[in-house]
Amino acid sequence: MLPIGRLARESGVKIPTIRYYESIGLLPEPARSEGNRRLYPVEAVRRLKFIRHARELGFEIDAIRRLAQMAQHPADPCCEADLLARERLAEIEDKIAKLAAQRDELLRMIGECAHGKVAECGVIDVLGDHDKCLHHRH
Amino acid sequence: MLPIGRLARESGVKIPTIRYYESIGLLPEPARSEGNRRLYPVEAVRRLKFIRHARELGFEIDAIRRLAQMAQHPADPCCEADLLARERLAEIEDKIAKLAAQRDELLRMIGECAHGKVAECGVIDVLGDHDKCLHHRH
DNA sequence: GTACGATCTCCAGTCACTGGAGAAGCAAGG
DNA sequence: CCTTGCTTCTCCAGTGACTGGAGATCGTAC
Repeated sequence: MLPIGRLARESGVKIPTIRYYESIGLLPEPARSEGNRRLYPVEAVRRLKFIRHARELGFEIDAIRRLAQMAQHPADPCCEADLLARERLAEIEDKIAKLAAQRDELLRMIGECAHGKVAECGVIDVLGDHDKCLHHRH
Repeated sequence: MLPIGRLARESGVKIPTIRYYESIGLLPEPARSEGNRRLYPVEAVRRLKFIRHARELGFEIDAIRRLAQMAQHPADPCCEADLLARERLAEIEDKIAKLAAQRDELLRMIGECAHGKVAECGVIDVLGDHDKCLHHRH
């Protein structure tokens, strides 16, 4: 049984975050020592690493809840895991596209700046007039 | 002088958001009618559009505060606007890179899924074992 | 006069943490 | 036995940028 500090070190998840996960029901409540300290079984490391990894891939807590649930039932069909991953993928593609549009616009703005006074600054100028944008839907 | 609803329509910024901007000092407090309604001068439309545009490009409120400040002083040098835009650009590049790494990883995970049981699912499998990742720093 | 829409203020909720305050447990050294 | 210092405890407030609801009031048209 590990105390919370060791679990944090081994899983790479901070102590307050572990407690937070417990409070929202993503981690089960662990056993307690006589002095009321949390004591985790060794599997908790694996579970927390799983959660951390999913967070690093940008999955929301609710999605992770379901993924973690599935991971505990290896005989079930995995179509939902597939679906969640595809949804996340679509979200990512969308974000990348939006960011790329922002990047292009910023590059153009910076390029149009005379680097002198505000009056001739492309950055301020374009911000003040959306019609000067290439991508009207960013 | 425009009431808040008209300002919202013409600027494309929602009413609660306008009031929020006022509360944080991004918009000056407008005049009031006898019945305590906000009454904006016509320039407020331009200012709000400027803010909206900057938000759409992902600038934080604090950066917008400075950009809007600069826009009102056309004779000042614009190096700070330049700098803010370059910082935002760097942020975007960084985010895109991270998202691209996540996308690649997800694609690989989905590709490795046998689409049957959880036990053979690439998605669940890779989540449970970070060592199976190509990019160890996502 | 009354119905309806626009607006008012205030407050709570979103998401996923993060950090501080103040108290208590615990192991080692003197 | 006592102190020192580390770890952990609970509770609560803050982050960013809004968003939305409750309940009251204003303004106008019929």
